[in-house]
Amino acid sequence: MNLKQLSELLGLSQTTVSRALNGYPEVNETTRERVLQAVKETGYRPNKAAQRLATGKAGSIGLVMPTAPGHQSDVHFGEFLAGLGEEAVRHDFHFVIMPADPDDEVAALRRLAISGNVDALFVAYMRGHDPRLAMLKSLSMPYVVHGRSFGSEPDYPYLDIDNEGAFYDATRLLLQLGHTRFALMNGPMHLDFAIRRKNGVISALAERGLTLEEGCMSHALMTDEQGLLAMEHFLQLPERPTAILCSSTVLALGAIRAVNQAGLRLGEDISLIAHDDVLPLLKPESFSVPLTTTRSSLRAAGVRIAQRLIGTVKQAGPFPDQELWKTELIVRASTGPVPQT
Amino acid sequence: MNLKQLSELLGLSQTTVSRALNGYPEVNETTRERVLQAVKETGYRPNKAAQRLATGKAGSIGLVMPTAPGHQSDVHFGEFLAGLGEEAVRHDFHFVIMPADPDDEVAALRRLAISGNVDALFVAYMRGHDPRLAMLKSLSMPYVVHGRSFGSEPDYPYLDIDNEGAFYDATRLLLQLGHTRFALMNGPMHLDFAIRRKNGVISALAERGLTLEEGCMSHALMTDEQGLLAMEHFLQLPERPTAILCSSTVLALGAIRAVNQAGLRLGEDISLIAHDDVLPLLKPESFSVPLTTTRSSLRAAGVRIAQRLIGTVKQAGPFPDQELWKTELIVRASTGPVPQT
DNA sequence: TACATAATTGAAAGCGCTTTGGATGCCACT
DNA sequence: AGTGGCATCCAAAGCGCTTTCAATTATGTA
Repeated sequence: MNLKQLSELLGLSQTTVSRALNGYPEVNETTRERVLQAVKETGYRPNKAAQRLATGKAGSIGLVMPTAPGHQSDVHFGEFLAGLGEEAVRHDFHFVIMPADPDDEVAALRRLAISGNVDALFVAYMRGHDPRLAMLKSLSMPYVVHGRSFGSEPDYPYLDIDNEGAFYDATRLLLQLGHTRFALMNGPMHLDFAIRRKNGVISALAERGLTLEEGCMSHALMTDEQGLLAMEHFLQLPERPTAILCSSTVLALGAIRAVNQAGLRLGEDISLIAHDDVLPLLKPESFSVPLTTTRSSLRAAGVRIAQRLIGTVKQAGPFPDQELWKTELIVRASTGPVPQT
Repeated sequence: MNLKQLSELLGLSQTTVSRALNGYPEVNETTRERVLQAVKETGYRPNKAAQRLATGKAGSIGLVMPTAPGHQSDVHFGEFLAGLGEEAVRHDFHFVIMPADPDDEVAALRRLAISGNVDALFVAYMRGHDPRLAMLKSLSMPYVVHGRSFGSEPDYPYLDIDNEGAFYDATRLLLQLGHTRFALMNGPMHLDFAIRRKNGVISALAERGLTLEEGCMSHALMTDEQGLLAMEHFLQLPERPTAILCSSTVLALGAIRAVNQAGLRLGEDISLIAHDDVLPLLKPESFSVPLTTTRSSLRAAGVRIAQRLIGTVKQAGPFPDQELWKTELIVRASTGPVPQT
């Protein structure tokens, strides 16, 4: 069933039916109701591809999903997507997801943009000096970046959390508790948030004249396995750190297993603060020793970005171009005063 | 840059350029190369919406993502998506994801199908007597179901794992170890896999004249929190079960925390077998007590379903309509002989 | 040389929708 | 009666592509 058939069935022109459906004023109310009634009976739905071709809009936001054989799927991605979806469903928007090899993200993003399949773009997994920014700017299509790109002029629309502030505050807390030997379990080095978190730690330490040794820093995929490995490494250092900063509760999961296996007590022998993306899977308060965390909901960020993106496409009011969310520092049991030795 | 402009630039007709791009034989090789060269220089990409309108195909597979405020995102969904993506990227396919309230899945699926935006559908989260099946059959669009629908005639294309067999085998193993008091931590009751797994357990127990009490069964979202709660409940039962079957390693995570908190030893005081979807986040071998599991890779299932879907759209050879994958039973340390009391 | 055949190319229709630029009829008002 | 304004409606163009059908040129054959 298409517009033509529907209009013939009603004895009207396609024009009128189209107008009736899209809420234009110049159509008689009785006619409009007849049309609506017929739609209900026939189950007619406009063809989105045709609509898009005619209008240039189709109610969709595009994103690139990094994937490859051997490429680990990322819980954070799924959680963020849930947030985007939660908002999108309210506006009858959908997503076009282009899977792409992580090495091919720039090209994939361009393909997606000029495919004419999407109205707006969402970009994540930002890196330092991210090459996608220049491309996006040249595109004349709305987009919002999740995160920022360290080293690039911040003149693009983004939503980010204050990663540096979060880890600065967390480090300060541990310093106040008397800790002096720190370690940082971070995400992959090239990612923007990892850079900023590291800076946060370093600058808090610097205020006390402390530094973060190279051996006390790990950059790795944020899986529990990597958490285990990194922590095992830290624990066998001659000057074993007593304070651990951790970029994800997923890493913390493995880290804590290593702590337990070493017969150490979390919150006493060793203190740990993790960043909590509020993954439903891993609640810091339900760890066996509840985790002290810096918290910011990834899902909430997804909702907000979807709002901005959809709002821009629908031309509904202006939106702030740049948002920086503060994180909360929530103290639980995994942090305690430095152990006396 | 569109076809018209490109063809004018080349001094050719749109027809010829289109043919050159789509690999038709009736175009001079020199011309083809000129066209390809121009494409490279101009960065021209065909508009997908127009292509879809003209051909009816656009290289996309559609799926519905259940989401709502308060609806927990599901790690399993993300992992599966990674599998789909891994295959899709090889064929330059993309996804159209329609977010929908979980109560609105049938309607959302229909909207997606007749939107003209997708070539094929993927359907998951199957329930017993799933109402989507009838709709799909009436649709004349290729689709593959992940899982099955208990109680419906299995005459639709699906890929499923042998849930019943997996839990039957797991239960048998525990029976052989001498266990007689069982409990099952399952996924939501209405979901097909939960029904079948329960049946597997029950039929293995029945062979020994045993039954599964109502109180020894939990149906809940597969989060670690629910795992904790369910296990706490089991542990305070007057006749405490010694053998636990668990529908997911995520549930197991919480369950094991409860076991530890109760001061019990996994694999000695209490045996546990979990189903392992091979989530990169949770490796059963790296639990503090490595987990005995029934294993089947969710991601591999995603890859395979994408193969079938894309293959069907591209009319590349026939594919089996129904596939039932066996699971592996992998014995690790979380199972042991029934404790002597 | 003449003609059939193959190799290339192009004009134009069509996919299903939106939207511009009229039509048409009706009423009020001078 | 004549004019303008308003409320409705429609024909047709256009979005960017594919594909049918036809035209043109090159090649081979008798």
